Amino acid sequence: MKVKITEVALAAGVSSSTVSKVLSGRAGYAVHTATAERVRQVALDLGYVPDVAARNLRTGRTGQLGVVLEAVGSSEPDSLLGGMTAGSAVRRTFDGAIMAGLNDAARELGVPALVVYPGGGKSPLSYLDGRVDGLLISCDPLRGHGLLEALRGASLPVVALWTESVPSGMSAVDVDHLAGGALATRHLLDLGHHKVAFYGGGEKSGTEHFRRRELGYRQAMLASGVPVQQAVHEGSLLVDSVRAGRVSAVFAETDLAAAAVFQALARAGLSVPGDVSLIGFDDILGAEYIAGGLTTVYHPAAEMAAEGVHTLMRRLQGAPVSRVLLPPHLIVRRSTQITSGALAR
Amino acid sequence: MKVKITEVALAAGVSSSTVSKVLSGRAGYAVHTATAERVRQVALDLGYVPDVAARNLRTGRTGQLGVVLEAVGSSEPDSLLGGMTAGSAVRRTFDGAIMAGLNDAARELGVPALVVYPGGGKSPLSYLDGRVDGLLISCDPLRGHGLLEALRGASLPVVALWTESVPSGMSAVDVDHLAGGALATRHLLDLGHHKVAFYGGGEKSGTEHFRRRELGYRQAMLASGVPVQQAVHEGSLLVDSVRAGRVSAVFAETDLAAAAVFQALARAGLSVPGDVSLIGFDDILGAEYIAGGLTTVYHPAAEMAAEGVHTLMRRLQGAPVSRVLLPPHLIVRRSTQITSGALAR
DNA sequence: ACGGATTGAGAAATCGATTTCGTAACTCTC
DNA sequence: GAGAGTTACGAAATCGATTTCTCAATCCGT
Repeated sequence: MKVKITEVALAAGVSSSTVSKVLSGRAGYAVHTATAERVRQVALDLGYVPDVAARNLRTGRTGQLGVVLEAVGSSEPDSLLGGMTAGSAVRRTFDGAIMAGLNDAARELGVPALVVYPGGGKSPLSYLDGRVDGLLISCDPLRGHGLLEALRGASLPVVALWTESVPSGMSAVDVDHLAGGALATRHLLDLGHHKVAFYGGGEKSGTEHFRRRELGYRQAMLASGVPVQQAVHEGSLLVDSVRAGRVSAVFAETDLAAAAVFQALARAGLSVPGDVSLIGFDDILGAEYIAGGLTTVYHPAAEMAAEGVHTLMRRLQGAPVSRVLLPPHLIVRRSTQITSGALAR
Repeated sequence: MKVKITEVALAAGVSSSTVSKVLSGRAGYAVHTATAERVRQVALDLGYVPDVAARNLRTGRTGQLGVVLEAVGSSEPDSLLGGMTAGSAVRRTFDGAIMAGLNDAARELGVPALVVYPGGGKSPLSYLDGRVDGLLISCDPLRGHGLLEALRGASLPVVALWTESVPSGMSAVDVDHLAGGALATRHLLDLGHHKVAFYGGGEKSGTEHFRRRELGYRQAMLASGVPVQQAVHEGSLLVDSVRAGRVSAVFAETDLAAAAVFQALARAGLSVPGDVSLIGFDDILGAEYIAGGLTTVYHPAAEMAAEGVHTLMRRLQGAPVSRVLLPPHLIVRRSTQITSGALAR
């Protein structure tokens, strides 16, 4: 049934060493071109596929990647409609993207991925140890930091997603939230808005990501010489500001926050984008239905996962530890428009 | 760094064969109790963990499961709000559950899972071949049948989810949609409803599952001696029937279908459950927000995945091919109530 | 107490590829 | 054309556990 290397060798009239040298494709071996060609042909004819286990044993490499995924489709029942706790709803959306990006990249490279969720007593490492060449961690920066710490001493190359600041020795891939924040803000400024507010920074906003989004807002405002406003996280306050003419555009921390803003505005009889331009962040599933089509910053989660795989593969081939920030981009829908002041001008 | 079996043997004053015999735990070897105890202790002290690759090579078993997942978080953008094409929105919800159930079971058993999405030119088998002991397939019965066919000749044990009718030689795990349909219908009958309609069976409903749900409805109706009604798939028709007093309760094929029914009824000024009792199927995320709290049949997707893993493991230990149907159960919320006729009685 | 059965444990073969090392044969160079 | 340097290839060691085979020691019934 299964063809082994010795059978190929026999059929090609060479030794198994030679077959291995030819098929491994590694440079540095001296093999006659004609011989190599013959071996390749015979291997093809016989349908030879190297035995994974034997190769693993000898080389110490498995050709498999480990993926630790946190907070995916867990049993927490908070829905998109009800309790809009940003975290899990957004992440639930993203986790599908993560899996998709991961898989595309892995398939393209021909590297199967062992996917594991953390939890339970034992470390994910104990399941994965010896079975994978490297680890990709996708977990919430808030909750998952313990996991990263636990992996600090790992002898395996590790790439962490969703975070810019990882323990030393690990690579990291994240979306450039700072650039995204600036992007969103500049979009509003470019539309002629000078009175741009940042909505977010609530009590729970301990997240690195959101803080960097806000920082991007500040930097963009400063760069344009426009006065930075204090962040708001209260619908009524925002409504007051709009009514008082202090705010004509809002950059909301997340699309869900934008949905909340829209609700507050709508209840107060204010229209988007007529009275206020509104931009979000993430481009979650359903964003086109928020505020009649929410302009937002696309969060490249799938691309992040794919980049994570590539970073890990590069690392396995000897590249040094690295940090990658992926650029988000603008998705313009109907919740932002040129300021009426600019039109009048 | 890594301890090998020979070092354990040396430390325990026995040969590596003995260590292997003790640690493998397999019966049939004659080892003195005292010796065994000593070996175990030494192995523990030294932190010995058998090398996976070496074991694989010798035994031909990998201790890994392959999982083929279809249609998870793909790039199709249809949302819960907009185009309510039952299939993907529901499945997207379920895929999280599948992954969760899968992982829980796999971790519990200590068997890592290689997760692969189909697609791309090559068969999933080519990535998984030689890397896994068995295959779990979770794919849409509509689209995925080609996949199952392709796996027909596989030398690996295969377990298919989401389907009752698989190619011979494969095990299958599915939810008992027939029982679920009967359960939903009986719930309505028990509440005193005699005029129960089935909503569904639209043009696209070529799905085995939905047909079995309807069959469950018919059987339950017949068993109660109540006249079976023609399935409706048109909101206006249903509204007419309700107004004409021909329908007092509706069993909708899916929760999303129930949402559509609710909308149609609401537009027509009919209330749920005041005028009509409504029950769905699936208990999708957000079901508690449909129709003010949708009574529905819980679809045990996570349990199905877990059962799939167990079935596969049993198969690997020599159990024969099997078919398992998981019982769904009722989740009573506020969209069904005792019929007003019964109250008057 | 003797031959046959049973128990306990080690020596060695085995899984199938990779890689080192050795050695012909061949190519240059002066 | 002799010595140095390459090139091409095979023999054999190796990775680390499992499993078979072998052998000695012990047990048992008569």
